[in-house]
Amino acid sequence: MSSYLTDVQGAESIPYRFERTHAALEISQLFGEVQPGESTGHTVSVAGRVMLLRVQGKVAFAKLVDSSGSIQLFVQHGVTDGFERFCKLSLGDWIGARGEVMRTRRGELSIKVVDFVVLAKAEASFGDKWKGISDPDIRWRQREVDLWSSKTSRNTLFKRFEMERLTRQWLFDQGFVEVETPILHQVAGGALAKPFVTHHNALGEDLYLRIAPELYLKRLVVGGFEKVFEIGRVFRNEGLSPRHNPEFTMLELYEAYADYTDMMSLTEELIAYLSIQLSDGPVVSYQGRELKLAPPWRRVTLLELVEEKLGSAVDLSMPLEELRSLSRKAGVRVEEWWGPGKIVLEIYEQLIESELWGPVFVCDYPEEVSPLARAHRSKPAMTERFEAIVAGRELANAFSELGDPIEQRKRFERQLSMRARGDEEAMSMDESYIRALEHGLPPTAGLGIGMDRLAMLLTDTSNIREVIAFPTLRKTPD
RNA sequence: GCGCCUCUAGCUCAACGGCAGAGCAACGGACUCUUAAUCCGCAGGUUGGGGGUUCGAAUCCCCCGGGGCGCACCA
Repeated sequence: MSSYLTDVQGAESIPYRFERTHAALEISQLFGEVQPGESTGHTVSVAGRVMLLRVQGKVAFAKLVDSSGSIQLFVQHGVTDGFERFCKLSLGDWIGARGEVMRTRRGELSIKVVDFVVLAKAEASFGDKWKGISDPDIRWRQREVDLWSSKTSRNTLFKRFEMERLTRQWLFDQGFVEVETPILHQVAGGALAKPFVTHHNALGEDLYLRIAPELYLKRLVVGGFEKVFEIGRVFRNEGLSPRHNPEFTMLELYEAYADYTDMMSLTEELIAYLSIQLSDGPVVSYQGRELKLAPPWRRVTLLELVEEKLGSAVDLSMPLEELRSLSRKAGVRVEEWWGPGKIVLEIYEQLIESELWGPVFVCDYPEEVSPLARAHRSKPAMTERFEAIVAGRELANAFSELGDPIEQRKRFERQLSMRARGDEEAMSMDESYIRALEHGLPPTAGLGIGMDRLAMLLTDTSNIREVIAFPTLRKTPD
């Protein structure tokens, strides 16, 4: 706090650093008891953006906003060095100011500014000082403006990042190790989705941006990492929507010696914990409806739901024609090459999933549509897999992992034949993964959670862009 | 990718077939305790772009572009 620059003309007068002593919030916490008209004798330095400026002749008031909150600056002719320059500041300018903490006669805690320095000029406006920016085009394309001018936007995004921090913390406490695995894949595996393709010049090879970290994470388990997780970006070449961004963040975790029932407990406990930390408790309101996230969550099998919906017994071993006609009767059209598992899944996804408010664990998915999940220990043609459904959407997907390399090869081969029949999202053969399994994967359970979707849930937002700092947009027109 | 809606001053919005306007911001001025300060003054536009209908288009029609929502796909 030695010397302040006093010349605001031009960028060369902007200092390289500013020593501030207090955040705005700290001042109101420390000096809350000061009475109207009273001065404290305490000199502080603050920094932030001028968001309101009321010049009244030989005195002026400004609202200075920083990341903690805001504080009023009281500026007076004869007291403030550079009073006239202060009065000419633009809304949005960053300044650093030094002065005594006091409360005005009208009762507003303020800093009686002795001197100040411009830290950045704001040439562009932050919009209407009352209404801010509401044009969604500007909100997404110039997100910094939205984040600055909308406290709601800022809080939502902050909460999303806080959620990731809490998740890491919680998983560390459970003994998980955080790892990183490749994003550039030679084979895009681990999920059913279309990948982005890129090219490596020196290798002369096309590479894929990962659609899931799953296979590499299980290879780490083979390598001796018994409890691992990764929170990372995955990329899927699909359309944009209020619930889809082409790059999004996935939590995947794998635990040796565990099965899918362990993953159910872990899922409900983690999400209830996040809800308690980020909201007031395990009950949140989502889009006007109440969600009770406290464990235990309801558990129901996929087949039970389908039977209930269709009003008749359904079994994967029933004649295919019978199943097809049941499906058509329910209004779900079936492709010629679908097996019973795919038909049942389609009925569930088209007629049931969106109606489940949850939270609920939908358990036991057909092997036909679960190429990486281990066969169910007692139900033929089924796997030990569940999806957690909350607010009508899949929030988590988990299973007892398939560790048998021979069976895995068969599953991949079935995927290849589906790809040959035109399913662009079917998996490819991954020889490296099979080789890894040949060294032995212990009984392992895995879980994947879409972090963006989870953040939407916990921040009560209906557009995924709200929880992404810079969402993917169409190219700006010239 | 398809359908519906939308785009007016820097921002938020009016005008909905008959002279493109207001508030805020900007700019000039007054004001020594304001709270979205107030008051006076002054500016601000190819109404997203292009074409058409009409005596006359921000307004009606067509094409293109951006955005929003829904469908499809998925998480």
